[in-house]
Amino acid sequence: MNTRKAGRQGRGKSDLKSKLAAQIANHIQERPLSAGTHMSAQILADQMGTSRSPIHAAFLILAEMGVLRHETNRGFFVTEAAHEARLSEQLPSRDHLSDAYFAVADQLLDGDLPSTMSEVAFRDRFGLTQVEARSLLSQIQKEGWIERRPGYGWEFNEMLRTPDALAQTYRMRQALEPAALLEPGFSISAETLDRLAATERDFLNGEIETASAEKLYQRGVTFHETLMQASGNRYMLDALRRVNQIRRLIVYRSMVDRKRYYKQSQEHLEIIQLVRRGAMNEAAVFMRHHLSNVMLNHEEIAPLLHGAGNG
Amino acid sequence: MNTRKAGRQGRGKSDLKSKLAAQIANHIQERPLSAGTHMSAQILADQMGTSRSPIHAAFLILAEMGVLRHETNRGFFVTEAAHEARLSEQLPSRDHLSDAYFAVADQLLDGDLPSTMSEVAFRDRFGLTQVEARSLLSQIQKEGWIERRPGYGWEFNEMLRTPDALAQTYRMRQALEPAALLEPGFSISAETLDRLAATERDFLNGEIETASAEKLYQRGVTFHETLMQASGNRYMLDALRRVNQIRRLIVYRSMVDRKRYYKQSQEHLEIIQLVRRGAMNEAAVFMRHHLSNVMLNHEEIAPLLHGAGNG
DNA sequence: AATTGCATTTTTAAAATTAAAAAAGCTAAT
DNA sequence: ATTAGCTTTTTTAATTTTAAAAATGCAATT
Repeated sequence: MNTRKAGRQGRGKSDLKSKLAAQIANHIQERPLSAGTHMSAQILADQMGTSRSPIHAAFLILAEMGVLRHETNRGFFVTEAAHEARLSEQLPSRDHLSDAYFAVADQLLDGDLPSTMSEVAFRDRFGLTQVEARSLLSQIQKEGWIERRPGYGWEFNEMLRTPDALAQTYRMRQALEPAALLEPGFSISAETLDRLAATERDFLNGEIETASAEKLYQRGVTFHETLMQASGNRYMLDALRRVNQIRRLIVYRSMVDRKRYYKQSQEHLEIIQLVRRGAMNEAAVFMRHHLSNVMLNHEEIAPLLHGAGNG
Repeated sequence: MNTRKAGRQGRGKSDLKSKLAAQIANHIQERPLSAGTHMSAQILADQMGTSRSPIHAAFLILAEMGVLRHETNRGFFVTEAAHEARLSEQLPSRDHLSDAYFAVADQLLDGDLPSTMSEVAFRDRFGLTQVEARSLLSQIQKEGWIERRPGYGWEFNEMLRTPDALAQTYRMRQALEPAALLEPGFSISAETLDRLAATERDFLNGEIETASAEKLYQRGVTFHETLMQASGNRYMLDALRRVNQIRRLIVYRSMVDRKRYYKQSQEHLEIIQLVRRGAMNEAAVFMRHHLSNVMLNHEEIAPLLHGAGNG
């Protein structure tokens, strides 16, 4: 008797095949691969670090969408339509669980959630099964903004509740990111620097006005995390990633003025120049300055400051 | 037919009552509460943030151990024996799961583990049930030193595999901890500073030679995390806690020379003095210096350096 | 009036079961 | 010789069931 959950199609699982389908579609458009190109399941599987099964399933999805064409006993081939279609729109973007995830963050930031809740309260409020609730709570716990109470129930900590949460994240980054540039193991390839610079130039040449909010945010994160990764210090990278993950929840709610991104991109380019020259001390100083600028350009933060900066 | 798992006593669960029993016993000895003192279940429950049920269960454990005496319809009372007994030894210290947790870290640091493993491989190697393996892997993932692979299986990242992991943690702390002292919201009570200072003096007056390795490590962590907490910056605190959690796995393996702790304690006292005077800039500079000293006193780290420090 | 002791209800965790997804293997076609 | 297509096996996730632990409620006792 499956009357209860008939709406939820199939089982959820991690849904690797959809992710792979998106990646492959992206791969075809980025290269780009010309129509008629043969797609080898084995090669893709090796590249992605999986087996042929999920790749094959992804091929079927893409064939359904018209991106690939299937020929019996010969495999899958790129179609002419592959480059026209707005693929990203057809592929599932956000699932049930991540909707709930953002809903939790939103309600918490709006002050609509009690500071402690039981698991059943969660399930009821966000329409989740027991397993889904546990998985969501566990993710949030991993990110650090909820904690288990002794006995039953969960409690949101100050991380997202404090009014100057965003300023705190910037001050933490001001401590970490310049230090990362001075790490003894710091090393970055010219190609990586070129790639970063190219992205910034694309933004300056118009994308700032046209790109999605998601993409604008992601570009900043990528720039800073790439430099952090180059430091070779895994702990610093981990800390930055965590803080960016949470910062996203706060920033999304108020991303409006696109003008400030011009200055950001220019400063990013300047940092890239300094790093390329190997002027790491100057790069570190400038990075600190840059983060300070970015912070002060948040209209949420500026009013909180009373003249006394610490840089 | 429960023939299979007869060995595992009862269900595991989080075992709140044992933790509470340990806390209550500790509470009695720390205060100390004199023999005959009545223990109110309700008051303790409120203090601990739980209900009377687990407190009552903890009382029963302590009565069994002779720490408390039960009188019908009157409740539980502290016994004379409460202060003699070496309670901590009688209470369960490490459970099945945390044994496995340390075993994983140990084998990984020894290079005895493959970099990728399936969940069943875990279960087999460490003698875990499916649920236990998932919970353990999830904890390790939370700490950041293992990651899920696409498809099946898990992969250890560089965090614990890199030879200079320990040095990386110190350099991260050198960036964060001085900055924490300069946070605008930094605030710490005189009592807290007194408590920290008292602990350091106890150590200088003999405990360095007598205390357990666990306690020695814990003292350092408490000192640094207390100051970090005083900064009011939740993100910095979170990052420090994470790094300390992992540092523990590395440090435990090589804690031998107790002499270096004398210098550490003296430096801790000096930092406390500076903070008490409100000389935060000096405190920050000295903190950086202190961390550098501590790092260089690790015999694992010194040989890795080739003269070029960055501070 | 407050607190214990006990019964009841609620909440969560574990175990067992079931099913889906991914990996691996094998045969036939190119 | 390599790759596709299919089958089998392995691995993991979801579901269901069961039971333990914690919270709550209330009468009895101090």
